[in-house]
Amino acid sequence: MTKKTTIYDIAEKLGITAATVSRALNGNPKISEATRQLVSDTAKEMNYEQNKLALALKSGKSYNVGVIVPRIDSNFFASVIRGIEEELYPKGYHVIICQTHDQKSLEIENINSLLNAQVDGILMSISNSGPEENQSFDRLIKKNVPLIFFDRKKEIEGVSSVTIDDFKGGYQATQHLIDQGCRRIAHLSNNRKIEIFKNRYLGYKQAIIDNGLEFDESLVIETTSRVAEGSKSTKVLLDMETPPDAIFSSSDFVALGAIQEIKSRGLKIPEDICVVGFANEPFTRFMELSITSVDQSPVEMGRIAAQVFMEEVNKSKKIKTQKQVVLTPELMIRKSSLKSEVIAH
Amino acid sequence: MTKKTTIYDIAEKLGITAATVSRALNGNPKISEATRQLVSDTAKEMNYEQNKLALALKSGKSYNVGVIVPRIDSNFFASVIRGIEEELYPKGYHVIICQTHDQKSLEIENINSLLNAQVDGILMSISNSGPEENQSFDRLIKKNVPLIFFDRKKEIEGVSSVTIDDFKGGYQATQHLIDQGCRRIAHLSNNRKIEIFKNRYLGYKQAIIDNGLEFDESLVIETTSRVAEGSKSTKVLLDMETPPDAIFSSSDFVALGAIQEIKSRGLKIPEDICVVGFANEPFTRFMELSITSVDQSPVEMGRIAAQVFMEEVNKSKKIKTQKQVVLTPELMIRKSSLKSEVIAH
DNA sequence: CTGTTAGCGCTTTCAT
DNA sequence: ATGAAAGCGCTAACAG
Repeated sequence: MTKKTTIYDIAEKLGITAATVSRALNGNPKISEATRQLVSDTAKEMNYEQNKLALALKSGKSYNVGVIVPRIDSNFFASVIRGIEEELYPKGYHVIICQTHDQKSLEIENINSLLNAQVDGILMSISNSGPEENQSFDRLIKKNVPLIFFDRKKEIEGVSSVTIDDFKGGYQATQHLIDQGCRRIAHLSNNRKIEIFKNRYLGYKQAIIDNGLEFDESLVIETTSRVAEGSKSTKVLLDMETPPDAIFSSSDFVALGAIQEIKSRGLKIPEDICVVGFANEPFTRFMELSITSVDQSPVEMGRIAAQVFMEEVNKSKKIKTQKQVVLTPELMIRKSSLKSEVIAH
Repeated sequence: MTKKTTIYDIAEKLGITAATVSRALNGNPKISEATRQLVSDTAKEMNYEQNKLALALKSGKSYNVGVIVPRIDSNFFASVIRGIEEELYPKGYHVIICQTHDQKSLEIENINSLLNAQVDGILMSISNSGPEENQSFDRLIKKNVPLIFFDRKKEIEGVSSVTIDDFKGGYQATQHLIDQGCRRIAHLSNNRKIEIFKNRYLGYKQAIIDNGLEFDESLVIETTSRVAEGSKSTKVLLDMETPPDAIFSSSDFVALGAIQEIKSRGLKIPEDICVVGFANEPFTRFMELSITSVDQSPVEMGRIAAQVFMEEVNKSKKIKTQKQVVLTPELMIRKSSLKSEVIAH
């Protein structure tokens, strides 16, 4: 790389001191307008650019925040990240994105790498699989690096989170199916050790009970969030003695797999069986048979997570508060579950 | 943040000097095995962690590379990024991902921010819209920061690139349609100022000419890569006096829009009209009417881009070479274009 | 209003 | 084999 201009170069050229240059550049009030002009002109002229690394070393702040997600190629996470960026970029922060591919080991590695890179905070959605492990979180908390969970959180004292009301989402989806006349509603659930999936399940269960229907545990199957898994689990459901007349899935991808399996058997959607997914991925809207799903306002979620982060950064280090923001989900009703005439959206 | 342990703390505790600690930790050969052990033990004991920022300031290397893409919520870009990560993580590099949302202004901002963050290099896929502007690239090149283009490149002297043979991709797709008996093949093209789209178009054109068909410029429509745009352009095509019997789109999303429009008119795919997309996004496989598309081996592309970057980093600064890697595309034939019996894949 | 000085944490000659 | 000291580029406390 070409030799970079430093404040010393400017100082030398102007016969003043580096400190003055620094102050002038930073708009320190006790610098004469004359020198300020002079300095900033020469800086421009010499193509000066502040070395953020030096600043970071000095101030202990890197102006980088880490964002850890299971994967980036889902619209949901990509949108959350977009929200975070929109909020943080104008404030001079940079976003380092890491993927865990749903592996705990990678999650730990990522946290450590980000910590090494001296990030000022970490916003994350925890991963599914792998052994429970809290060491890296402990390290984070001990170092007092702000940690914010979004969507997939973990109950940790003093750690803030931004989530949606998954219970409500599950409840709404199930209620909708019941309203459509479905009576035997199955649930394809992701790993229920993760809170969001547990809550969607609980909402589903509660809706069934509240409506006086029979809750049948055998209609609940746990899957990963892959399309193929959705088909596989649906096979099991359809092979039951009394198969379900509706499926509520905690994932759009799994719902897609379910639909494929249902269709391959010549069953009709929504006439024979209704399907509802979760996350409102774009493809749910684009399919010829559009899929009913629960929207989680991901961009909003990202923005709020970023705001919470900013609050923690600016907070006096002593006060430890824990903020829990909960957004309201919205059911997007589409063809896959609408037996009546009009199609919404 | 809690006070961090530095090599000075270790030195003090051991009654030696920071330099020795540094050397011991870095495996400098002229350190006795005894002290090396001692130092590394105490380091562990005191929870020492190297401050990468200081290292970066000292060495002038940040071990961060920037990756700039139009957006991350497309499987293609997400996969390229995955390839880059796989290659770079083990080498101790971090990846900072930035999105331009296809706006030149954001592209420029991103380049500047990354430069400020002292990244060791930038891997990028350029954006579509906005005024042509080369200043930020110039700045990059002047600073001698390695720049690698992948997929969407720009012809700049001394800048390496990794792309696929888009001409071939376009040619193959079109040839396939001709082989299926199509004679009037339309092309929905993205902005042809971008090389990849120009080349797909040229491949398409050449295949038509080589097969002795008439090339009709009015069958070529330029769109953005949004689904809705695909429908809109297809409307125009289908309203023509002699509508096409096939559509080759330079984007899967546009192909999806085309399919929606075609179906809404009661036309049959592939019987009445065949459709081929480009990029092999997962949804092309998942649709009930699976979409034929051109695969670009994105993970591979990312890996190679990262390798090229590593070469440039290690290269003696004086020698300027320009490497152009071109990958071969693969046509994935699916239902949307297969009139005969067997369905591949 | 501006200069002096020290220090952020680390590496790296140059000595010894 | 280890210590001393300088320096990466910047800011901030203390002088004046």
